[in-house]
Amino acid sequence: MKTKKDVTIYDLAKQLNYAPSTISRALKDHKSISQKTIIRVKEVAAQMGYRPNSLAASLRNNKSKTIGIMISRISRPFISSLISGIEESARKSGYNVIISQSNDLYKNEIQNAKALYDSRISGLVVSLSMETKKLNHFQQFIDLGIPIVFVDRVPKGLDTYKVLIDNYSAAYKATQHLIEQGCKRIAHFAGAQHVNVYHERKKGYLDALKDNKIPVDKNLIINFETLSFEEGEKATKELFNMSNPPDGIFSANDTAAVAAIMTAKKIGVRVPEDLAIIGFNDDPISSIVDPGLSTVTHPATDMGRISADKILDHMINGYKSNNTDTTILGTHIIVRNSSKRK
Amino acid sequence: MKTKKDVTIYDLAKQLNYAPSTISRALKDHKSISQKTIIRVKEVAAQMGYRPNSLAASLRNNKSKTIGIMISRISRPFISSLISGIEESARKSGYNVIISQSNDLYKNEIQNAKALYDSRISGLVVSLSMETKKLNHFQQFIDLGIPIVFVDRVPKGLDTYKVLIDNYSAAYKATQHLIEQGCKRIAHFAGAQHVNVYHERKKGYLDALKDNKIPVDKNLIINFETLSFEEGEKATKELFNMSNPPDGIFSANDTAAVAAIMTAKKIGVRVPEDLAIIGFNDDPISSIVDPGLSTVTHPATDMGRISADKILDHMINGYKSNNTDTTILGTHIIVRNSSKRK
DNA sequence: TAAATTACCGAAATCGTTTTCGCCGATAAA
DNA sequence: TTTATCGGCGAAAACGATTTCGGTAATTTA
Repeated sequence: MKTKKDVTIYDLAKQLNYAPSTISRALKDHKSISQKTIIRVKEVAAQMGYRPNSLAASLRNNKSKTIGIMISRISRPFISSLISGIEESARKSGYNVIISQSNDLYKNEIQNAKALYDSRISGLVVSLSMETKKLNHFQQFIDLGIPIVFVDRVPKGLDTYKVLIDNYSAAYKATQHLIEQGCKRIAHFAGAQHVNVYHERKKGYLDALKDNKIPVDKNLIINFETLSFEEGEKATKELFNMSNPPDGIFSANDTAAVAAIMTAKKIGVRVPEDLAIIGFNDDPISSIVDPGLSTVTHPATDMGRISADKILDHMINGYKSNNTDTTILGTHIIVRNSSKRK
Repeated sequence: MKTKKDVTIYDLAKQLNYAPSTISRALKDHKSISQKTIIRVKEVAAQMGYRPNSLAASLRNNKSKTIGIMISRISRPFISSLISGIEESARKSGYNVIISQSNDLYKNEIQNAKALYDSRISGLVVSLSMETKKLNHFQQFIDLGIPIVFVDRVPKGLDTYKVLIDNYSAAYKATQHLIEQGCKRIAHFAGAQHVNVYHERKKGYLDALKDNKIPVDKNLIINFETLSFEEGEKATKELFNMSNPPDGIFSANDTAAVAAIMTAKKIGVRVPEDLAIIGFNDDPISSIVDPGLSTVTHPATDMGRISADKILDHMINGYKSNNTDTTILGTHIIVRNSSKRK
């Protein structure tokens, strides 16, 4: 098989009787090169089919114009929208995006951090794995001044960029909504509490109850491992085996909430009349399930765009005086039929 | 801010009184280096915190141990699962994965091809944009001997690897299924016919009708632009404004099929009694909608894994005698309540 | 007219690995 | 003993772009 040779700036230099340095400058519109030469160089470059070798440039500059992404699983709606936003914003600025999924395993996350480090990414966007508690594997980036943006699942105590939503007040509003619909006994599908988002959501739930003088019943707070569909089914059945079942559920994600809707229907509990349900994320399934699932928006694509922009800005301006730059995005409740009683 | 300096093989060489070449070889277990030195080098490397600079290696080898991915939109269930499979397989072999989405626009696809080319990817996995008809932008990879794997939406006439399903017979089976359920007038939600998968699915539909001696009614074949939810709603309404509406729908994707289910319910058409529906892809929504949507499996993650493996194998073995290597994966029908009449 | 800019461009080092030769001494074969 | 062979390693040239110093000629200023 015939593999053509790439044409380099040296080939252009020879062809045009210029030094490679001149070619390099001309191609990037360096001001000390005359317009005439710039145009000639670009003409010949196009005509000879010159393509820049970004590896060479990256090596020289020791940064590769790529943004690394570390997430749990690509095939979750929130995550894929997040990536979509990052990619869109990055590519506009000529950056590539390289992704790695941890499958929510700590040891994968460490491996991926190594691999991304070795590729000399110029910035990193991270949504932590469910297992992650230690953060040593991020120190290598910090030491080299590589900007990190934590998104959604963020750690505390690391001076980096952070992009997230106000989980506490979103959860508060969601719970408040159920209360306004007349719910007196509201259950909560809670995620792993060492993960910030689930911790905050539970706090919001608890405070909404307190502020409305509704007693907290520990039996109504179900601790989930992964908030999967199966866990949602199981939890719903168990709740309705109780002598005093709930009349509302606030689930920390949509998957479990949808499971609750479907399970409730199956066991003859009417939604929303007997049981009002609200979820979190606004996944596609929430508008498909019948009745439609009320939920909290999660601006995934925007969060991705903003995360990429943080890194892009950082590349231009360097560290701001204040390294700890946290962006909190707004959310709102979408009321569908799963909670609409009035 | 303090940016530590990277430690290179030169630093190791100095420390150990070896030549850089020896270090390089020792680190990759080159056979002409003694076991003793290999061990010593690795020890010191670990202890000094040496991290390989893959950019330098890539430049030297003119290939970057990364697989490029070109797809329409990440946030489609099929696509995100596909990427997931690619990433999983690639990372196992120490390859990175860099993604670019075209948003189904031809001009983006061309831009992305350029960007990926410039990054010296070692292989490319492509699912074509909906708009793409010309394929010139792939020639640059072929000229350099960079393997391309087309997945799902594949072109004809290019000698590359291809991974897809048998859309024709899957569609045939889906249509046959509706017929077996007693449908006499089966509509088809057809995708853009220049896209192979939609073309094949339509052919399968047509042939199934013919083989069962069911007359083809052109009014029952709806040509969609993008097979979106909105298009699905509109098409369903129109079908039931006809004097002689269908009693079955085979949709070329799940999104439009789910729209059909929900619209049918809204306008008082019973599913599956009055209207049996089957989709394509087995998206998450298909098991959530009520009644559950019968559909055809689409082994997205497997297709991703296989695509990555094609490239990985290619890197080891080079071109096979036969460049045109097409892998066809099996699919099967999932029967849910949207089509179950018996 | 002399001095000082300014406009354009070139030489060469550099980024960190990989790899092609080849060298030297030691062992094995003749 | 002589000739091959081989194990273990080093020197140095790549890979392709960027960038720091300059340098020369043309232009402007004094």
